[in-house]
Amino acid sequence: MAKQPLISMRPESKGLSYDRPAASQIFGFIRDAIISMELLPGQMISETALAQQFGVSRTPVREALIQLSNIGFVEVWPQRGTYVSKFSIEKILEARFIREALEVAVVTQIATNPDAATRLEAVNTCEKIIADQKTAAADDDALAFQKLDDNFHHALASFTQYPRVAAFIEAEKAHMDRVRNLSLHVSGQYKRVLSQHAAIIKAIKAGAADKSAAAMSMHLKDVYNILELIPQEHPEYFI
Amino acid sequence: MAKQPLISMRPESKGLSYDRPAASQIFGFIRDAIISMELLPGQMISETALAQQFGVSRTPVREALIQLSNIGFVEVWPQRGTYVSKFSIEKILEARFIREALEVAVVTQIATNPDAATRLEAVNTCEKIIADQKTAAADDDALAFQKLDDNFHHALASFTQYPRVAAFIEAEKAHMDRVRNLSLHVSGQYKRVLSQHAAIIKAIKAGAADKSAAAMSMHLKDVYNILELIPQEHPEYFI
DNA sequence: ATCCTACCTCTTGCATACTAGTGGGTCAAG
DNA sequence: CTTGACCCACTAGTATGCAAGAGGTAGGAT
Repeated sequence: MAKQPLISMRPESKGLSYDRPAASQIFGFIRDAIISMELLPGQMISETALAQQFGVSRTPVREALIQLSNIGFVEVWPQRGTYVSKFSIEKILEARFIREALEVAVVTQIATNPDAATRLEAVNTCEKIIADQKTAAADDDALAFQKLDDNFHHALASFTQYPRVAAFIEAEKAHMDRVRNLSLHVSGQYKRVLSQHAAIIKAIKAGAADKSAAAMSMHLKDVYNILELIPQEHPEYFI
Repeated sequence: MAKQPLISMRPESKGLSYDRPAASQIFGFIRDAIISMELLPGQMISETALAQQFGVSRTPVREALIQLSNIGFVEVWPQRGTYVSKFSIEKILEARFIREALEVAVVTQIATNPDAATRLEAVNTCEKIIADQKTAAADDDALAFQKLDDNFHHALASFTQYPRVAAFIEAEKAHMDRVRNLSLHVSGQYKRVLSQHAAIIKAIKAGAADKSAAAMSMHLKDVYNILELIPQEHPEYFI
C-alpha cells in the first residue's frame, strides 16, 4: 500500500542535488514545509518515511531532524516518534522577546553608527523596500508583502556586519511566520505595518537611537497582537 | 602504537551513563573540553579517534560534532577533517553584541516587572551571589569567582521565565569564556566586576530600567576589554 | 463486560560497512 | 635538485543492519 507523501516535491527540484550534503538540503526542505504549514503541528514525521521519499537512507534525514529539533521545529521522542512542534503562547512570546532584544539592538547600532555613509545606505535600502511594500499593499498581494517584510528586517540586521545576528532574527521570526501562515488576515494590517516601518527608518535617518529602538519595539509588539485571535481559531495546533 | 587520548576522562565519569543518549553526553564532554582549552583552537579532532576513546561508534560522536559546529565551536571540512574553531575578533564581538542585546533586555524586563515579589526574589538571589563573589575575591579564587559570574548572569536570565534566553546567553558567553581561559588575568578585575554587578542589581531594585540596562551594557563592554591584550599574547589561536 | 498478558509492529538509538574525496609521501623522469 | 604522477592512508558522508523501548491489539482468564 503506497502511502501519501509527507512533503510535496516542488517541480523545480524533484530530487536532491549532488553538490551539497544531502542532510543540509533535507533540512531546508522540511523547514520550509513546516513554516508553510504543509507539515502541520502535532503531525508525526518518521525518519523512514522521509528517507524513502527523498530516496536516501535514514542517516541524512536523521541529521536534518536533529537540527530541526535544535531550532524547536520538531520534537524527538525516543522510541516513540518525531513530531512537528505544536505552538504554545509561551514559546512564541519567548521568540518575540529574543527577536525584540536583537532587533532593538540592531536599529540602535545603525542609528548610532558614526559612519554616515553606511547609515545612509541602510536608510536607502530600507526605504526602497518600503516603497515596494506600498505597491504590494496596493495590489493586495499578501505573499509579496510578507516577503518584503522579511527583506526589511533582514536588510536592517545585515547592516550590523554580524551575520549570525541576522540568522538569529530570521530563525526567531520563523516561529511567528508559522503562526501567521495559518491564515492570511494581514490585509487589514498593511497600513499599520507600513507606517511602523517608516517610523523606524525615519528615526534611524535622524540618528535618533532611542526613537528608532522604541519604534521597533512597538512594531514587534503590534505584529504579535494577532496572537489574541489565532489560538481560538485553531486550538488543535496549540498545546 | 597507542595514541594520546584527545580528552582526559574525569575520574568521576570514566564512561558514559546508559540513562541518557550517548550523543548528548559526548556533546557535553567535548564542549567542556573546548571551553577549558583542553582542546586547543585549530586542533584537529577526528570522529574515529573520539569514538574509540568514548567506546562508541562514530554515529553519536558525529551527531555531537554537528551540534558543536552549530554553536561555532568546531568547523567541519568535508572529507578533510573537523577542527576546533580558532578565535576571531569579529566573531567574539558578534557574540558580545548578541549577549549584550539579550542581557540588556533581561534586566529591563526584570526592572519593569510589575510583580514586585518576583523582582525582590531576583534581587535577593543576585545579592547573595555577589556576596559569595566577594568571598571568592578575598580568597583570590579565580575559578570560583568565574563560576559565580556564570551563576549571576544565568540567575538574571532565568527570572525572565524564558528558558531559551538563558540558554542563548550561556552559549554566547561560552565563546568569551574560552578566550578568558587562555590565561587567568582576572585577579585585577575582581573589584571592577563586583561593583558593576552591584550597580546592575541596585538599579533593578530601584525599578530603574534604563539605569539597569546602561549598567549591564557598560559591564559587558568592560569585560570584553581584555580582548585588547590576548590576541597578541596568543596569536596562534586567532585567525 | 473488564482486565491482564503476550506479542507484534513501529519508533529512534547505535554499530558497522561502504563510498568518495583530500592531501601527503614516494619515486621516477627531467 | 625539481617536478609531476601515482598511490596510500585518512577524512567525512551515506547506507544498512541490529538493538531496545513504546504502544496498540488480540485473546484468554476472571
